[in-house]
Amino acid sequence: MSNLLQDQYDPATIEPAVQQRWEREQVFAVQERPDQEKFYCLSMFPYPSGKLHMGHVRNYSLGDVIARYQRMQGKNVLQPMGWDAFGLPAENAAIANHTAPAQWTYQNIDYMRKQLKSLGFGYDWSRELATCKPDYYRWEQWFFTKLFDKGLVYKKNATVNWDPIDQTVLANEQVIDGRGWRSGAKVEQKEIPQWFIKITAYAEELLNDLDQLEGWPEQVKTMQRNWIGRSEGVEIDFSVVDQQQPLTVYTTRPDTLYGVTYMAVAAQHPLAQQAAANNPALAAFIESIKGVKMAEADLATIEKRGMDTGIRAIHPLTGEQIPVWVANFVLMDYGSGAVMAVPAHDQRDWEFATTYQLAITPVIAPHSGEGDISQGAITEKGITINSGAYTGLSSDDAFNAIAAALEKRGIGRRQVNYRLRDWGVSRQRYWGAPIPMLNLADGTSVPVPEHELPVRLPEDVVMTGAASPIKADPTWRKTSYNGQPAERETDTFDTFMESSWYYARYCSANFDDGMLNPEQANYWLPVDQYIGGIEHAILHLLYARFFHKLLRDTGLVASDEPFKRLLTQGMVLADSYFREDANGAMTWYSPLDVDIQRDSQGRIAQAILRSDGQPVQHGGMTKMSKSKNNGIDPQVMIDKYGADTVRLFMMFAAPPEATLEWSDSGVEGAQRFLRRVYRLAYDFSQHPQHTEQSQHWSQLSAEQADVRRAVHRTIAKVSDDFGRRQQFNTAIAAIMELLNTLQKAPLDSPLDRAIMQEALDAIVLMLAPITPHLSEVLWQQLGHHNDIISAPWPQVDNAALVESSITVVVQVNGKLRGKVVVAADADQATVAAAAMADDSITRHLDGLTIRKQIYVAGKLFNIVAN
RNA sequence: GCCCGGGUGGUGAAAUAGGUAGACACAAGGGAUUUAAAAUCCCUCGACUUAACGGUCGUGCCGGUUCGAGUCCGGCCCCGGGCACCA
Repeated sequence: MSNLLQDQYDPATIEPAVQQRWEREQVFAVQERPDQEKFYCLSMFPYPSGKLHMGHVRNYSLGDVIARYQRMQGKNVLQPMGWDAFGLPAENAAIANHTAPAQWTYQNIDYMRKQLKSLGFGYDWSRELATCKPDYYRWEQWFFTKLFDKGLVYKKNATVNWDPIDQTVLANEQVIDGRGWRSGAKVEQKEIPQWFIKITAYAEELLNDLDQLEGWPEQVKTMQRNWIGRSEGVEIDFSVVDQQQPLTVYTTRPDTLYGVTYMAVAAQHPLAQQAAANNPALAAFIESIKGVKMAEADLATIEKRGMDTGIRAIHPLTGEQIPVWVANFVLMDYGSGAVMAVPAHDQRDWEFATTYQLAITPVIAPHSGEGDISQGAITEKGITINSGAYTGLSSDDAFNAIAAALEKRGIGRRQVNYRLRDWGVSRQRYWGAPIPMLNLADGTSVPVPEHELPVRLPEDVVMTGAASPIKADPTWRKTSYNGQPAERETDTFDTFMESSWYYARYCSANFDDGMLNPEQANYWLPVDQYIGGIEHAILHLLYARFFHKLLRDTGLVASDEPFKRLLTQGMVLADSYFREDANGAMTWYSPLDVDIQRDSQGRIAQAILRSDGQPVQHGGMTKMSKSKNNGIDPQVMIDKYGADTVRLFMMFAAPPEATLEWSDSGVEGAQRFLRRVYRLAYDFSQHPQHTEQSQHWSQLSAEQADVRRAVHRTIAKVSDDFGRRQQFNTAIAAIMELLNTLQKAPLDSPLDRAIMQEALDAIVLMLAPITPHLSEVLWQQLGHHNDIISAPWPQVDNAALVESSITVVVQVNGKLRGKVVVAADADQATVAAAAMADDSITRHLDGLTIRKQIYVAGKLFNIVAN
């Protein structure tokens, strides 16, 4: 490898040569080794959208750094890669390009695999998987039929966005301002039968097991807790005038029961439908609120509208009649499709009541005594008022008393409820795994028998834009079951299904006899480190945790949780530039095509489009996106600077969790640093001379000891940053600082050279996870004959850290007034004496009386005086 | 709207457990080297003030706790992520 080295750092010759050797020797292919500690490092697999974007490069650089660091810790490291290959964009591309989604997907995978290899990521490619391949999704189909057998799968009607022109179901992102993105048609809500998996049966465990996840960010656990949303309340039956069936609602505030002044039901609720049957105005109103998109955000922000159904419910305690309204903010899919309204103590109910002049009856006097019922609801707890026999109780006592009374009469039940809803897995799309169910003539459904799996998705299709090809094909669905004609389910799975178990499949990716090989799965699982975007904090991570528990209860894995430690990385942003024409239309220009001039303050003074020499406007730093044309193609950067520089910049520019701003000059700076490392190591190695052995470390001069202390302090700092803190930007800063020190260090004596050799070895080793290609060749150049990928991480020599004197900061009344240098083991009296001998300290104490002295050992001395 | 984050120089950031605010970089300005350029090296670089030493202010805004607050507490403003069919 050393023969690759020239006078100048040249990544274009180094990187392909090193990568070819890794590939030839299969250095990242791993097997189970029961005698060695394992480490499973996983980055979220990409959707094969065409080419890598910077978010991928960041994600996979982080993963690769952690994997390589752990390998240097002596662990058996598995780092696999694959493709989340089903999804909507393939269908859109297929319609646009008149190709089949499969072909488009496979082409993208081939290109992106090449890109990942050129970035030098150490993946075990023998485990590569693509979720659109039958040998992957067949096991998902198999697993689904097992869940069906266990009673964890059921079918029910659920609402979808329906485009009446394209005659197709739309994803939420395809509905823009209530209209279909392609047709522009007003989107309708439509109820269709769909398959659900009972994630709610695991709600309690999913909530409780969050406490086990010590390696997860608190923020993500909090989001999941809130999402699951455990609450304790009471389910109450309200009888309805002239009806047999009671109207059942759930409330967390039975203490406010006396404040119920109306009920609200969903448009699809049987009571609403019944009332509308002979009330044309109500029927028209119900029709008018059906167009609402089903996203929660829309639901929360729409104008609250409603209409009296004329139906009356009976208050279970007062016996009074209460109007039943139909309201657009109540959804049939959630709970019972009905709510009791307490406008005095719930803000949404208050707003609705105010709009429609419904009664507002306060029944709680808040503890704080604050709140004006004419201005808004009082949601705080307190003491009950206007509550009949329950008046004068605290909210908690009233909760218990009222719940007990309702239970005694058989019209109420205490209940633990979850906000979490069952997982609807049906999608009316083509490019997904077919749901392995058969619909029989009698209207029932049965799973496809095991020996008929997989149900294959035909790949050779033409996309027209309307219906899914397997729905459009009259023959695909035709089959038989026990000699009777049957029809296949033409819906496909939610793509979250595939991404919920891929981490486990990697452990035995080529296993043909089952979903997982439990022996292999249990060696590698759980994943020790998972890395991916914060945008997956709830859905993907919750579904994967759920699936892991399902796998466990099927006997396939032994652990409770799939991911021990989680790192959520931030987005990648870049500058954006645009021009606005007379009509207000915006044209966005790539930052690569724009030249920047800065003023003396360093701010962007002018931005010029290179092609025409005319100015463009700066649109600020925004998320890299197609719409703003500010995506920086990683390939261009790799070709220009090399993978090591791109990886280094990615790790240096920001801490992992924060957003990262792309900066061309920052990349240049990263490359400049690598050139300096190269220069120092290369020059040093070009002049081999006698180098003193390490047994002479005790004979260093003060200056030599300072250099060596800097080396070992850096090793300590970088080790902590890599292992515990996962804060790579500060690790790199520490290495840069050390390099600055080394560039000034003398090389006159053999001992100087020994210090330098040790220092350069350490720098090259510490950089190895980040810049593996450069580190590999420099390692050889520095005289080592083993591979750096498996070399041990450098160790701190505690003896080198010992220091004879320290600097203590001296404050007067909390303000920095001086510094004193004292012996490392000095006590407070010594520090105080040194401080009092300092002119600038005594000057600030002049005329004051010392009241207090605070000493933070070895760091700070504060004199309080007035 | 609800849940979760974030806001520090011209810029990206650092300050890990309440203890020196701005490490390390980028940009900018000045200088060295060079026929010239690139590359490289050296110096300056929060604001105000001072001849200088120094002083005062300064971590989105307002208030609090503390000997001491970027860090803790209360209230607000702005930006980002998620909200169940984008992945």
